Amino acid sequence: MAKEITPRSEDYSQWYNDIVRKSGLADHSAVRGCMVIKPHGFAIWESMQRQLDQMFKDTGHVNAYFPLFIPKSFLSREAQHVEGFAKECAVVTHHRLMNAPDGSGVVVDPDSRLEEELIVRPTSETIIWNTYKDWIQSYRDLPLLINQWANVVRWEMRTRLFLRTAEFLWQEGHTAHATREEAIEETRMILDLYATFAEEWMAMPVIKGVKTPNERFAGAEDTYTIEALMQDGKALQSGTSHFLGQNFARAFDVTFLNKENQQEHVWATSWGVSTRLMGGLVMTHSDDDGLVIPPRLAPWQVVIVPIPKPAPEINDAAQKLIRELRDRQIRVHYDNDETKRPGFKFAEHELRGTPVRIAIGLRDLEQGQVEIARRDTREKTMVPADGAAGYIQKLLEDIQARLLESARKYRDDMTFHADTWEEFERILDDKGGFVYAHWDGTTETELAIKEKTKATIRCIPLDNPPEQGKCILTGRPSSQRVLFARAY
RNA sequence: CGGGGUGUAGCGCAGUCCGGUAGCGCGCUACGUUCGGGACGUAGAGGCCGGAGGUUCGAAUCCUCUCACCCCGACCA
Repeated sequence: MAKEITPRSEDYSQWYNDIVRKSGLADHSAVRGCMVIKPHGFAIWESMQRQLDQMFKDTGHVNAYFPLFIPKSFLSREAQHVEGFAKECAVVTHHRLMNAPDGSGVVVDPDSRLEEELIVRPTSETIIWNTYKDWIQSYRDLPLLINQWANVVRWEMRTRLFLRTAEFLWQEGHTAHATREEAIEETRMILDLYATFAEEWMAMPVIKGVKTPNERFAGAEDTYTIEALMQDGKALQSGTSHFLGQNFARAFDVTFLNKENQQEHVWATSWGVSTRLMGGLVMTHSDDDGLVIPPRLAPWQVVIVPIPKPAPEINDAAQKLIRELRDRQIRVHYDNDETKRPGFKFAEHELRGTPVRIAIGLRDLEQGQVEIARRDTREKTMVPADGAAGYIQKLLEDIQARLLESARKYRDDMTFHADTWEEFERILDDKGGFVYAHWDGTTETELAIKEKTKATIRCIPLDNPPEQGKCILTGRPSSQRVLFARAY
């Protein structure tokens, strides 16, 4: 069975680390809190990027690139914003090294101190809005719909591969609009886009909702979120979309002339998903034998293993099948490495999460069939070689659908309603998961609940039915349930 | 940033208490036999013991300082 992977039942955190490292997604680097994304992990991220980028472009956005460095003064222009990020910024203070006088290596040249220190971007609102000021004059310049793919740095105290690293990759969309309504519409549209991506591509079901003021992005009027539930019953904030109101427009003096020839501040949004999604992908589908990747994101959707090793007849059959699969836009790899045995390859591809494995042996060829094994359920089927490509195409779609279905079933089974404090605590302690409960709407109560249970309000779900009730903690009246969970 | 733990060959570890110049398993290389679920045999290669100081005739081992990682908290995408 799987070598060296700690079972989830024994130690979930260790299982996660084992999966990420042993399936070749990423490694720790020599730099504190920073990871090396390895080719297999980066290939999955590229699949995500490719699809998201297409979805952004299909909704009218274009890509651009803004600087890594932000003048320190920019960050302090928006009070809430600087407060939110000040504690975790990397700061560039000098621009030159020199040989140490005692020959011990290089040291920072004290004469090279910067006049204005630079912040390594934790997010780009400030530099972008400083730029937008010059780009926007008229309502005819709006809306401005720009995305950038970039790295950002947040100096985290405690890091975990993909879930929280000091440097991470993401996309950040920054849009400017003429009206409040249009900006809110953009914010909600992107949230839907993220949810669609999460469900249809990652096979990761999410709850769409709005954050409480306490959990809101620093500088936003409203933060929308998609929340997913991991296999250990903890929630993962997987993407956020912010309605920024006119906060940044005011801070950076971004105005436009409307049709009535009046100056107005523009309305803003920003939104992002990051390499954290990789962590969500792992913790939604993978098992004790290794990674499980939904077919739509898998670098290789199909691997063909010759049994027992490559031979002319097998190679011919494999090449024919490969052509048929590629004609159907299926990503297929022929593992014709003669130095490894079939059993080893089986285990290796299972560890790395390839959705479908085809085994072609001499005995199979005589009978005109191939063995097809699916990673998600571990089922094996003998299929006639002639119709194999069509079978596999359907199988990939089936795997994609089944992964979403089983993740949704798990999520639903782990979603509870609590009406009393005792019940609330018991669910969190015994099972974890999502808990719908009434809340009196105050930050004070929210913090008190967090203090007592470690659970936070993940969101106020968008499709929430109104329901009169009493706050789980204070007993004060409440008009709807909110979604609680312990979270990553 | 607090508390706990770990750094010795690519990976996982023993050796550290009691100082004497490093070992085991896996992996790696070559050859042979194998090959339908992580093969076996034989012969090899590979380590200034995380780093820097110090004590000592002599340090993986003792002392001081550092760095990194893991786990648990506080903070956060």
